[in-house]
Amino acid sequence: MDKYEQVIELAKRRGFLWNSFELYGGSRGFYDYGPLGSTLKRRIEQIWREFYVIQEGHMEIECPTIGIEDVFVASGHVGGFSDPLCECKKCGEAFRADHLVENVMDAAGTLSAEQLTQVIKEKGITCPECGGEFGEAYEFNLMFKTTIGPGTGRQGYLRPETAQGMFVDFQRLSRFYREKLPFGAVQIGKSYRNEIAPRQGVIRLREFTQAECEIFTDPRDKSHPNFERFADRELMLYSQEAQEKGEPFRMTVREAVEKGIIAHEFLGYNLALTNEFLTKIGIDPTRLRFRQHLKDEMAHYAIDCWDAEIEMDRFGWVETVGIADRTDYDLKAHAKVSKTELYVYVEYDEPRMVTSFVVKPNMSKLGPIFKGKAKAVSEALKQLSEAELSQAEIKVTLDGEEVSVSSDMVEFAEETVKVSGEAIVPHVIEPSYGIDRIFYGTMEHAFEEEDVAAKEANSGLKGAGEAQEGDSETAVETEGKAEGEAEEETRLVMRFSSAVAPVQVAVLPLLTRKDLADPAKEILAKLREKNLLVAYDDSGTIGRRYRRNDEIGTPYSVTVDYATLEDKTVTIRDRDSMRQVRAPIEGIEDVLHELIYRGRNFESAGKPFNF
RNA sequence: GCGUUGAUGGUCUAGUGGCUAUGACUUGGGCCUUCCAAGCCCAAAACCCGGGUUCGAAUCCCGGUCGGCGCACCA
Repeated sequence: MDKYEQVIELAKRRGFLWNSFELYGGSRGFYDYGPLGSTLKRRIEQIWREFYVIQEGHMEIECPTIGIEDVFVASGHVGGFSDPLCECKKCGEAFRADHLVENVMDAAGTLSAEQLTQVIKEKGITCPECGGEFGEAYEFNLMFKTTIGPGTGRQGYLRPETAQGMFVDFQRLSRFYREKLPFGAVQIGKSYRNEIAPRQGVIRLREFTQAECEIFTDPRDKSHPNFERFADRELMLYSQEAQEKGEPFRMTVREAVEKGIIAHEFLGYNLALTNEFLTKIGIDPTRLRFRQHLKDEMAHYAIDCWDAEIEMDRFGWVETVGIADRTDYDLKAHAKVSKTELYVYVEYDEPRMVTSFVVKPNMSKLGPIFKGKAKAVSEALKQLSEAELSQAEIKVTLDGEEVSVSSDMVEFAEETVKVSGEAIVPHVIEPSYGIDRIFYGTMEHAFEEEDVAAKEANSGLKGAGEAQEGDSETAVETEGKAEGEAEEETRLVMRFSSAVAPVQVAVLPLLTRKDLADPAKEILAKLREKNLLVAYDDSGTIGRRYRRNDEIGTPYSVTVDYATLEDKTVTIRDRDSMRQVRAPIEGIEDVLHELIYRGRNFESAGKPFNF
């Protein structure tokens, strides 16, 4: 049983993740988040908001998950988010049709499915596996289609990324931010890709959650106003060059930008911010690195792109965040399709005097004479030089036909005008997070199977230490077999940081008796008033309940015992050390709040109880 | 999408054609004056779906669904 299996097993059992539609047999590529999973995910998203919305000031927007066709025509998803596939009739193997014909012709990537089918037939291309004949090539588009409105309606698609919403709303956003670069907007929401073969649990879903941030920057200045904040932070970088050698290296953001490894400060800052976020939610820094896209893997419009990769036991290094400089590609694409200019007017520090030669055709005179051609004539006039325009009879050529225009029909002059700024199409810096993968990474990195006996010895815990001497032979056998019958002195612990833990405090009466339950319920109410995520648990022995809470990663447990009735104190147990302190009920909610949110030292929370 | 392999309570599992389907853990109710899985009593809970063969199918056959693995795919 590898770690993935263990984590998924626990996740299913404890209400983190379930296969969707299980009642009906399920469907690949869809997962439900159970009560704890849903809470954990929300808390991760909430911290993301704290980073990007509150700290960075990129406001959140919410766009429909269904988009109309134009949006995805502009973004390139209708045309490009698909691959021509072709299957062998004999062995059933599927191949990329364009790859099949690559050797016999150029520009195979530009052919349609019909053309590819044609070429494959003509050239007699057969299956490289079994030599069988190929069927027809077809386009497989990864977007989910839907119909908007009744009847034949209007073609719509479920969005394959949230990013397009921010691009489409660019003008509104620009106005909202009072037209000052840089500005950004974020969106957290579902996106959809009709993956051919989703696998690997929550790593590749057909419906998934993205948290994307689009920062519109001045293309001429990609320095970051707050660069110093992270300049001396060391990141594990796996640059293009490093990948050739297979050796990632640690380097400060400042040095990487100075050496040109990271394209510019803005990207460098965002890499560091991502690093900060991922470690904050509990990703192990030693299993986190930033890998630069290789030249051939980078989207054609990107200048530089880095993936934050998290190392997972079964899957190796998994891309969880993409941080790219998408340049002006998206805005230009939408400008073209929508026939609307998308830019920000940037004022110069000082207005500039610009001298230019200006031609002003007099349309009220040209019009009556040239009628339908007047527009073309005026355009042609604008192309002429001063010398040509100075003639009494000005000659212009329209479609090879020479036309003369009398000099009173056009004015021209060298003009000097004050220009106070220019229209700039911003470049987009995009950190794009795959929340589901990060969720799983958080689970796996928090997961630990721990030897309790050793733990008790190390922590100096008093009590049940002597329970059983696990004989060492058992341990050796367990290695090979992993069949549950070996006596295991282990506990499963999810070491969630208290920032993300779906349950922050468990309140446990030592025994199920009214005199213990009553004070426990009072404490429960006090903690809830403090907005803590609390669970009450009175079923089974106390040890079992501690284990249960270890498994779901509850950082602290409060236990009400008979001493509570005498001196109004309870014990607080720390999940990781398993140590307990005894503290008064009075003010317990503040103590726990400080432990959870203020990083208060556990042992300062009360008197040592079991160590 | 192809090949391969598997699917029994919440979890792990026994069962290879024959009564009410095995066991453990877990879970729920109760007992217990005391703190780190396995204390006591009681209870709940399963043969992936659809066809076929058969007097009879969890078991054999076919198809599907879901999971693992390999290939392909993942702009």
